[in-house]
Amino acid sequence: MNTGIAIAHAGQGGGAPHLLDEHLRAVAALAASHLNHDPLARELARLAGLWHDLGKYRTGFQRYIRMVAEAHIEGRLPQGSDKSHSAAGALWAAQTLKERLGPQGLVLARVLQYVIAGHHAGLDNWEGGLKGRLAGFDAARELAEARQGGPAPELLAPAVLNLPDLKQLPLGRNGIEEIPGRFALWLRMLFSALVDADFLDTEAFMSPGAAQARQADALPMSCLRGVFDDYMARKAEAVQAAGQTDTPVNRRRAEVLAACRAKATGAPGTYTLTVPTGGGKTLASMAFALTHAERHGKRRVVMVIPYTSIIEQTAAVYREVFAPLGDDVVIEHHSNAESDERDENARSRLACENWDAPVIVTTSVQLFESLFARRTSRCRKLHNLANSVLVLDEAQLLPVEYLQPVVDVLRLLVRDHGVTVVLCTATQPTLTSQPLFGGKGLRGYGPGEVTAIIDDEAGLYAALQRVRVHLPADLKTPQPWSVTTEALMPHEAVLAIVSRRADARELYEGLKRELPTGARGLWHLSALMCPQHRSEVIADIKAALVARREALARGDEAEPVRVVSTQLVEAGVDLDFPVVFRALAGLDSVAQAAGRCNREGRLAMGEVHVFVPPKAPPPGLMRQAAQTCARVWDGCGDRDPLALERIAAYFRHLYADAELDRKGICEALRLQIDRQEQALAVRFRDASDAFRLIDDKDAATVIVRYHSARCREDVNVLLRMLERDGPARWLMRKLQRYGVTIYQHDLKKLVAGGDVRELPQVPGLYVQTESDVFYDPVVGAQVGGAPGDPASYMA
DNA sequence: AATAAAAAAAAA
Repeated sequence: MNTGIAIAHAGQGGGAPHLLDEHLRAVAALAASHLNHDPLARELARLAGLWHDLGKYRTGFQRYIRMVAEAHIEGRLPQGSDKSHSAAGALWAAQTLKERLGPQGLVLARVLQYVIAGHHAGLDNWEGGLKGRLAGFDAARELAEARQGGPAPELLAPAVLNLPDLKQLPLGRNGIEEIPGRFALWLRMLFSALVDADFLDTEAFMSPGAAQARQADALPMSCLRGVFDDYMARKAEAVQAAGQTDTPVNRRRAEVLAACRAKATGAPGTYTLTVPTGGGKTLASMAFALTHAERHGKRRVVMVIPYTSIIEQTAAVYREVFAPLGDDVVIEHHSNAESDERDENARSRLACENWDAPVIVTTSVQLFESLFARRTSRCRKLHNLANSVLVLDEAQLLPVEYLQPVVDVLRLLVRDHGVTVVLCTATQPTLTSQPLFGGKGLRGYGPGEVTAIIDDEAGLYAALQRVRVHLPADLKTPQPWSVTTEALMPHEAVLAIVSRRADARELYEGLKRELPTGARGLWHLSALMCPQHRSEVIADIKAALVARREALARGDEAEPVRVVSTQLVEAGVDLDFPVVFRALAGLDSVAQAAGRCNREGRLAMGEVHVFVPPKAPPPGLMRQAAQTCARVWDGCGDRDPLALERIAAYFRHLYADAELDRKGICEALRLQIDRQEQALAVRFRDASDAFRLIDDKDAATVIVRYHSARCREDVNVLLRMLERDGPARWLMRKLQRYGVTIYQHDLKKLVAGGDVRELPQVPGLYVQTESDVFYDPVVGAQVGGAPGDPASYMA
């Protein structure tokens, strides 16, 4: 029995409490408004909002919430309090809808049950999860208690049950080819609408400052497009003033831009933008997105980019473009984003929570892990994806082992949620349906489902061709390092990219031996060097390339620039060498490597040499990619190994051979209709747990003691702060600059050898001990045998 | 018996 009116949240500092009736009404209205484009989902969201916190009317919960408010006085949480409150609403939904709509009502209630029961703990499996949990409650008692708490009658029984026909429920085929995760995505959107509304209404009560900061005048897309066009016009004028309009590259860039604007008026759907490196993709894709959004009433543009290093460059470009409209137009959402540490209510920080901004720039990990997530915090942004333009940059990096669920979800966003998808890359993956015997192969895009933005891709590639690729006569027989070293030596400006960190080390040492003692102009790059170290070396290399070019232009003697690297330079690092060597790898990797060659088009043709290193790439996808590439090149003769049709063939073969849903995500998300229980069974928890784009179960991070004149901060000082004050977020982010990822088996040896120890303050995080043998100032962390140890050269 | 690089990390 309650004394007084039920509350949703206690008042702050003696202020008035948040009334539960009001919270439910507000969440219902807000959740419904999030799904205006989907009438059935909108009305279910309204009901979910009204009922999600019914359990809070129970006496036990009201006692709990009031005692928590006083807990800081008592210094402990009260005994016998009951804070679980998400079941009552789910039980109420089933009872009420069944009473009012019959069996159809129960089916609709099943949808609400996932959403309401999960609004705190996250979406769960039906079998072995939600089903059992709901059955474990005494429904009659639970609901009686909630009614006693005095909810306003219209909350329990809304006068208008404006529910469209059950046929609207996306259960199965519904006239289009079946995609198993269709219902799951639709339901997740509903979940997103509810939890975001719940978060927002609670925030409005708890921290009005934050709610205030969220309010921003919605900028119409026409306004963004206008500012963008002005920027592009100024840029074109500058090119003209410099008298460079008629260079082949600038002419082609202008054509790409024009094609993007022209095709943007086409119907919403899936588009590909296939443009070689240097074709002006970053701005052209934005031109497409804005023009399309304005034309078709899309609400926002979401740019998805695989690596944070590329994001920072891209976001900086967009920031400059939209600067006349203020700082809040472009929101960068990723782990490295510089959010203002002091301002809890910074709009940029708040917008990251639910992607409520006109232009979002984010990582593919953020996007895809959110699309398969079960947690409230991760899902709340999803409803804001509906009716947006989603641009996926570097589309060739879509994760092969999750390709099937990823392609499914992209197609569903387009079909059911008003999204237009643009796949951008220089090496377009073949995502059309390739069903093979035995059910293998990709269930992908059908004929006519995808529109190419560039009409004459082959012509564009021919016009922008800047390299000649040389294949070895024999792609099957590995060559010893001495052969590669010998081929590299005559080149004074050369980049060699290998597939293994140990290879980078070995080739570097080999070149060093060939060169005179103390010779300058040789660098090593791999992820065994910490990010700070890598940044400094890359900066040095860029400076050396500039110095060399200037010296040659003057006719002076120039320092050589030789770099041995792993594939870390292939994405987002804009080095430019006249000659590039690449160890046999996936065709897309080789194409990326070729993108580092004659990048600025200073030479008539750059030279790219593919070689077969002594050791095959590690087993798994990398090896499969290299083998597939060799197969596609077999009999290639003197035709271009990177021609468009070869890229298409490569992806066709790769996807035909690879496991495209290694974790069984599609099956977990497939709707199983249990007619007896009238249940809609989906395994949300399993899918979410299995969807991990970055697998780090065998990896550990070691903070190394890297020092240089250019380090802004001293690792030792940071580590002392960590040991004294524990892992603050800002501190961990700074330390990330000095982290190296190594494998567990190496870690064990290093710990045993006393080179590395675990930090008691952060279990699972390791630091280099004061001994400095572990980290070499040139090649970084020493793992897998000492340098020059003959054992590391053996099979 | 070996393994590139990549990202993220708090809820109402």
